[in-house]
Amino acid sequence: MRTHWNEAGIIQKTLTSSLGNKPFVFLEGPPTANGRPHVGHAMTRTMKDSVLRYHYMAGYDIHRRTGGWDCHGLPVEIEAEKHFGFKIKKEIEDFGIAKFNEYCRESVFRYIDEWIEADQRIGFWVDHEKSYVTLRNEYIESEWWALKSLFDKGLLIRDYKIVPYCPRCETSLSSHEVSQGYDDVKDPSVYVKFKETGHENTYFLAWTTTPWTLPSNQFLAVNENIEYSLVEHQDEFFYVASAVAKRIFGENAKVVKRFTGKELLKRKYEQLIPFLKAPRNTLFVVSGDHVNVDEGTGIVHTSPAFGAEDFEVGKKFGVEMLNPINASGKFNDERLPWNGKFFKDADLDITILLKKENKLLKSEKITHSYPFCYRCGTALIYYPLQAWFIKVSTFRQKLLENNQKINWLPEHLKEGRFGNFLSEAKDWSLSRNRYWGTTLPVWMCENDHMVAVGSVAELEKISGKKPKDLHRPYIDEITFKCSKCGKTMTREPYVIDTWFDSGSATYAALHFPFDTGTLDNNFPINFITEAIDQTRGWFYTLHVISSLLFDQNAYKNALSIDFILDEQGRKMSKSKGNSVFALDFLNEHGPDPVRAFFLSGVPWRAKAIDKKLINETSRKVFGTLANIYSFFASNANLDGYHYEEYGGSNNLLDRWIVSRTNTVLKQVVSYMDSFNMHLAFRSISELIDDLSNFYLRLSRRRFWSDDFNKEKADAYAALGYSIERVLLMLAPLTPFFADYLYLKLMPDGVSVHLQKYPVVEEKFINTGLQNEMSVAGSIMEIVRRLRQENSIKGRQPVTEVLVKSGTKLSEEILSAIAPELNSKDIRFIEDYERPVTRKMRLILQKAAPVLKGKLQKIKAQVENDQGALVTQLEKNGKLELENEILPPEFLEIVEMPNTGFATSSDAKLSVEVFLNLAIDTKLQNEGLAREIVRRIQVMRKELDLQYDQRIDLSVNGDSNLNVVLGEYGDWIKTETLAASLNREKREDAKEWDIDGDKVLIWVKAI
RNA sequence: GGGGCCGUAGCUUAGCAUGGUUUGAGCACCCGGCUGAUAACCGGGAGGCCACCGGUUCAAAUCCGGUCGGCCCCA
Repeated sequence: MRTHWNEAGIIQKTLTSSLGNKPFVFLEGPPTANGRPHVGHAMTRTMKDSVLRYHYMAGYDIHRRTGGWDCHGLPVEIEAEKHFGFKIKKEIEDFGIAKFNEYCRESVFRYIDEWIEADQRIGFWVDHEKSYVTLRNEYIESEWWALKSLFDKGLLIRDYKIVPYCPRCETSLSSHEVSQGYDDVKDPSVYVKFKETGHENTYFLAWTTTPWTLPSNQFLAVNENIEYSLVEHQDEFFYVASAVAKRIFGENAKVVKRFTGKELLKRKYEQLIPFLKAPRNTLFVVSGDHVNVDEGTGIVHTSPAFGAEDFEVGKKFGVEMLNPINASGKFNDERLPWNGKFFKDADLDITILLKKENKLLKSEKITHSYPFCYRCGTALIYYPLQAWFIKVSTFRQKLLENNQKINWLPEHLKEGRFGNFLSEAKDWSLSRNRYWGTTLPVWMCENDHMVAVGSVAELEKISGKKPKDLHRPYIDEITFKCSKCGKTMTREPYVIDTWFDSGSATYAALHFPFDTGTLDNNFPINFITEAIDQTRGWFYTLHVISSLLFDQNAYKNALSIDFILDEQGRKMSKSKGNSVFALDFLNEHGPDPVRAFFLSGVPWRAKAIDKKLINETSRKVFGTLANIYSFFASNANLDGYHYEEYGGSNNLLDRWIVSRTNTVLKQVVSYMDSFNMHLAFRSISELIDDLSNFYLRLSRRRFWSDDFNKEKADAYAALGYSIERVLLMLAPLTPFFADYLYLKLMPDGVSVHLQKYPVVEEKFINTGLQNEMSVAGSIMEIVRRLRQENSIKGRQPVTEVLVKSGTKLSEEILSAIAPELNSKDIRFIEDYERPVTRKMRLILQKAAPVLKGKLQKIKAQVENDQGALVTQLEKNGKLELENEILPPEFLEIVEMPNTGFATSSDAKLSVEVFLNLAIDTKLQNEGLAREIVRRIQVMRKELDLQYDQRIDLSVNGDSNLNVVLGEYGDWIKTETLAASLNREKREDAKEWDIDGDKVLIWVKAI
C-alpha cells in the first residue's frame, strides 16, 4: 500500500491540495529526534493522522500539516556531555562552546530517519519536507521578536530569586520542568532544638527534612494566628504549636503555658550550628503566613538562601544570606567540617553532630516526594540565582479566561489538572546558564542599562554587525555601545528554556512577523493532541505564550492521551528497560492492527499492550470485512457486475442495511467532528458485524440465484453501497486496509484517501424499519432458544410460531426471517390469543394461618381452576371460596404456556414468542429430508466439488426413507444439483447416523 | 497536605452527564446447534455483594458524603 501511495503521489496530493475550502489548522508537537520513537508516540501520531485524514476528506483545507522538530535544551546537552565525558560546565567551556554546540546540532537529528520511517510505517501523513525546526535562525528570530515584545511590556524581567536548580547541569529549571521529575524518596525527618536566648533548658522546636540547610539558619518563623504552647518534657521546655503538642510529646504532654504566635515574635535564640557567623539582624522569631500545623511543629526553620518563602523573609529584614553551597551543589566553606561534600550528603554529618551536642529531640526517616532533575536525575536544590523571568503570575486571570474557550478531551482537564495549574501559575524562570539553546536577546552595560533586540536587522543596525548564526558563542561576540552611557553592552550570557521554543510554534514556525504579516489563517490552532505529560508541558507553554503575546487561546481543541503501558500494565521507562519502540511494535503487528488497537478503548485512559486484543480486533474487523468483500466480489465476478451506485431497492433487507449504514454514518460523523475517534471506530465495527451476520446471512440466497435479475442487481448495489461507505468511514482510521479493499471495489479509483467523506443520505434512513428489524432479530433469537430448550433442531420445520409484540412486522420482514425460523406459519397475536393458562397458587405462608381447616379444600379448588377464578379475582379484587374471603395477597397468578407450547420473551423490546412443539409425521419427514440434504452438501464439500458441479446420488436406509424420498426426492435433487437419485445400496457409500437412523449416501460427480 | 482520574465476571470492557424491570458485551472455559463466504456465526451454561460504608429517593452501578485500593499531578 505504501508503495502505491508513493508511486501514485497520493500523499503529496493530500498534503498540497484540498477538497474544500473550510480551513482547519493543525500543529504538530515537536519531538526531539535524539531518542528513538516509542509506542506512545505511535499512538499520538495515529490520532493526529486520523483527524487530519478525516478533515481532508470532509472538505477542509488543512493548514500546517507539517512536522516539527524540537532541537534545543538540556536533554541534547546531556547527551553531548556524556559523549565527551564532561562532568562540569568548565570542561565544556575549555573544550569550546562552538565545537560543543556543533555536536549538539548534529546529534539532535540522530534518530530522525527512524522517526520518519515510523511515521511512514504507521501511515502518518505529515509533511516532513516543510517541517519547522527550532534551531533555525528564522525560528529563533521570531522568538526574539516575541521576547522583545514581552520586554517592552515589562513582562520579561531580571530578578534575584530562589529557583529550582540542578547542581549537576548547573542551571535552573522552570516549574513545568520541575513537575516532570518528582519522585518518592526517603529523607531524614529531624526535630531540632533552638535554644531561646537567656532561658535555660528552653527551646524552640523546629522540624525539617533538609538538615543540610541548618548551618544556614537565620530565622524561625511562626504563624501569628496559631496558638503555641510551652511544653515540659523530660526536664526541658519546648515551644510548639498547641495543635501538634500531643503528636510530638504524646497524650500526656504537659503544657506549662500558652501563647499566641504574635507573642513569640522577636524572641531571640542561639545559633544552632555556629560554624558560619550569623549576619547581623538575624536569629529571632519572625512571622510567616505559610506556617501551618499540618506537618512539623508549627515553627519553621528559615534559611533565606534555600527557600522561596525564606528568601522573602530575608529580603524583608534586608539581611545578608548565609550560602555555603556553590553552583555545583557542594559545600564550599573551609569552616565546615563537611566542606566539599555534595549538599545532600552532608545530612548525616549534621544529624550526628546535632545528636552529639544534644540539639536533636528526635530523628526519623520519612518517605515523601522530592523533585529531581527530569533529565539527569540529580536532586534539585532551591537556590538563589539572578535570572530572567516572564511575569506569568500577573496574567493568571487572562490565562483562565482563555482556558474557557478551549474544548478539552477529556473534559475534566479544563477545571482539573490544567485549570488548577493555571490558577497557580508561577513566573516563568526563563534563563538557563547553558550553551545549546535559543539565545536571550538582551544586551546590558555595566550600568544596568538594557536593550532587547527583536530581529537580526535590528541587531545589525545597532551593532553594525550581521550575525550568521544566532547561537552561542557567535552571538556573544557582538557588542555595541550603550546609547545612554556609552559603555560597552554585552549580551546576557543565557540561553532560554527550550519549552519556550516549542511553545512558540504557533507563530515562530511561520517566521512571524517577518515572512507572514498576519496569522489570521493559521491561528488559533483547531486541534492538537499529545500525551498527558504535555498538559503542563507543551499545552501550557503554548497557552501562556499565546495569551501574553496575542491575548488569545492558542488552540481550540486539545486531546490529551494517557500512556501506553507494557504487557504487565507497568509504565514504560528507560530504567526498567521495558520500553517498546514504535518500529518494533509496527513490524510485529502491522500498521492497521496497531492503529485499531490504539482506537479501542478510551484514549485518555492508560492502556496496556495486549497482543490478544490486537489480534482479536483485527480479526474481527478486518477479517470479517475482507470476507464480506470476497463474498461480494466472487459472486459479482460471476455475474460480471460492477458496483457504481445504489439507487434504492424494493427489497427490505437492502433498504434496511442501507438505512443502518446511514444511521451509523451520521453517528460516525458526529464522533469524528468531536474528535472521539474511538467511538467512531466502535460504531463502524458494529456495522461490519451487522453486515456480515444479519444482512449477508439472510440475503445469501439472493446472491446465488441463477439468473441475473433486478432483484439480484439491487442486492449487489445495496451491499456495494454499504461496503463502500464502511471503507470511506474506515479510511481515516485504518488507512491501509481501507484503501486496499477500496481499490479492489473500485478498480478505477486512485485512492480512498482522495475521496470526499460520504454525506448522510437522510432519504435512506428508515427508523421504523430498523426498529422492526431489531424485533425480527429478537424473534429469531428467541425461537432458536426455544428450539434448543426443547431439542428441536434448526432443520426440523415446526407448525407455528406465535408472536406478541407492540411492533408489528411487515409480511416482507417475516418472509425474510422465515427460513431462519423454519416454521410453517408465523403469526402475530393479540393479548387474549396467547396460548397460556393463568393459574393461581396459594401463598401458604400467608393463607394457611387464616384458612386453617379449609386450607386443603380451597387449595385444591385454586389449583384446578381453568381461568374462571382468576377472572373473578381480577374483577372483584378478591376471591370467595368456601365462605372465606381471600385477599389478593394470599394469591399469586402464574402464567403457564398451554400444553404443546413453549414460550420466552425479550423484555427490552417487549416481544413474546410462543413455539408450537407439535411435530407430525409430515414435518418429521421434511426434517429428515433436510438432514439428508445437509449430509450431501458436506460430502460435496469433502469431494471439493465446484459449486455448480452436478452429481449422481444414491440414498439407502430403512423403510421410512422410501416415504421421505418419494415425497421430497425432487427437492433433494434440486438442492444438491443431483441429476439422478436412486435407492440403491452402494458398497462405497458413506454411512451417516441421523438421530439414530442409519442412512447410506453415495455421491458421484458427473 | 492539596487536586484529578480510576475501581463492573478470570481478563478486556459498555452503561454512569438526563436514577427506573433481571448490569450488557467480547476473549477464555463447558454443552448444544448452524455452516454451498468467514481464522466465522448462533443458542445455552458457569462466572458480578457494579471496591466498601453511609445518605438522598418509591427506586442507586448511576446522584451526594465518607473509607479503602490503584494510577497521575501539585506542594
